Amino acid sequence: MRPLKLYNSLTRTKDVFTTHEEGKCSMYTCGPTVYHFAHIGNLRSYIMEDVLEKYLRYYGYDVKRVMNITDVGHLSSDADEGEDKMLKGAKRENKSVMEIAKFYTDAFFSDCEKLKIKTPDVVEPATNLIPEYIEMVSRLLENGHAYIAGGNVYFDTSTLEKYYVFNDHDEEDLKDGVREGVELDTNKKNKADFVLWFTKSKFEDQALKWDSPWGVGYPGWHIECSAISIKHLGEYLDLHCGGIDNAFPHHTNEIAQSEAYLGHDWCKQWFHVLHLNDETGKMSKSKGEFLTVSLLEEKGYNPVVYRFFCLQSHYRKTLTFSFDALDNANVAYEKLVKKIAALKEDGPIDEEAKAPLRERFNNSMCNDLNTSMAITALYDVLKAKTNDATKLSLLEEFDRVLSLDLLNAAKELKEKEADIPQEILDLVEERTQAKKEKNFARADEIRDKLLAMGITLKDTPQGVEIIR
RNA sequence: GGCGACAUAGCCAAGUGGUAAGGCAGAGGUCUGCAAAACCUUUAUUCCCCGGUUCAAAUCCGGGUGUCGCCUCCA
Repeated sequence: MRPLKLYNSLTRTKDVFTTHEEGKCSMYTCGPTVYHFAHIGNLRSYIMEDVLEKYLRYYGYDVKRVMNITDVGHLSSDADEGEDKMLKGAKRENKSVMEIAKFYTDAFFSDCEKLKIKTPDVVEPATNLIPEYIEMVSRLLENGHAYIAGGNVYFDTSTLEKYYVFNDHDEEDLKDGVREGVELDTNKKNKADFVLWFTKSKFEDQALKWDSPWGVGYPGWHIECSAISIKHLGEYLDLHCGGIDNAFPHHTNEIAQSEAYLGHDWCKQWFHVLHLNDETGKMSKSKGEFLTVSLLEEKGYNPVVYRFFCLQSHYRKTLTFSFDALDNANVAYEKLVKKIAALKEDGPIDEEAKAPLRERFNNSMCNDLNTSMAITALYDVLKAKTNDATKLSLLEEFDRVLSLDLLNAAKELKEKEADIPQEILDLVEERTQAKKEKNFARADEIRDKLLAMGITLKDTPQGVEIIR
């Protein structure tokens, strides 16, 4: 098989994908912070990561994928002064922090299911691994990569040869107070140092605290991903995924603390998905319309259409969302499904005819996950000069990776069309008779009546087709 | 202020040195009593601008312009 090339944020080039152990791939994905519903911008990343995981499996890798659930530790909030997000969610809804976490974790996976996103092999809530964080922080203190100041444990970035792995930042150039309400922490030795364990913070209303060698407190913002990944995937991670905004500081800090803890390189390949913007810029929970999967459903969209919309674009390009663009995707998706529904199981599968079509699909996916071209490959299959059974077989194969629910949607469409009540069949028959007698007024009257019931009639050379 | 990404038709979007994929919308046609659907055909002399390299540039280089993101909550 051709080499699989993926853009690597660390090298800033398209690299041939390799893994630490041949044939196996350990994959880590930064999961959601479960204090509110995920918006469709968040979910773009999970859709693209899902396609990546499925393609790695299709390619032949034995993938083990791990995701965290951030149910603790993220300070601050969208608008007001710093307060734990979980706590804020709990206050807003009069529920305990853990009830909130459970509720939004379930909501997240429900959204994923609707978008045909596979649940990772391991899903680990951050609060499950407190002893692991303590162990990790202890070792960082022992080996001199961390220090205690003002009651908190900090990572000392000056102990690293290279800290800014994803950008060539000059430390002096980092702007302070880019966000309102963020104050400089005077305990830090270096500007980029970050907290590994809090016992003292200006946010004393943390709901969840644990005992530690440094006092009662809670873990810093980045330690969970390092610890969860190392626990489940070992000391060598093959692929780390997340949204581009996590590249700095979150992923930069993960690398710093993981490599300082392990004493060797940790993860060589980083996959970052760019943002979904709306027409005003970056999509966020705090401004504009809060776009969720549920909202799309309320507006009558099949969530899979949003997945189709995402796959028509490339993961390393910002994508602008608008309902016009989604409508476009919706029509295209329905037409695609309709074409597939018209295919019949008409004989033996022609393996020879499959090869060049499969090649186009693989060439696209191996070229940095070019899903837009992979969708074009679906159209190529439909247009190909081969029998329907061969086409169906290929579409099923490609859709194992793309997960656009194509065959299933086509099947449902067929069933819906096959299952027509007798009274409607009678009306259609009456219209056919009226047409024969050239009574077009009556024929049109029946057609309009059926249209009002949501049924469209098409006259084809083979007879009347009934569409609901 | 620093760092980074992006700019292709009415819209979405591929293309990464060899003469502009695909989808949506539009136009024309076949079919039809009409319509819808389906099918066929068609739609960028040119890829933000200005230079340069090359036999050859949307693609590489330099300089602009514009849009967006990150700079310790954010996917």
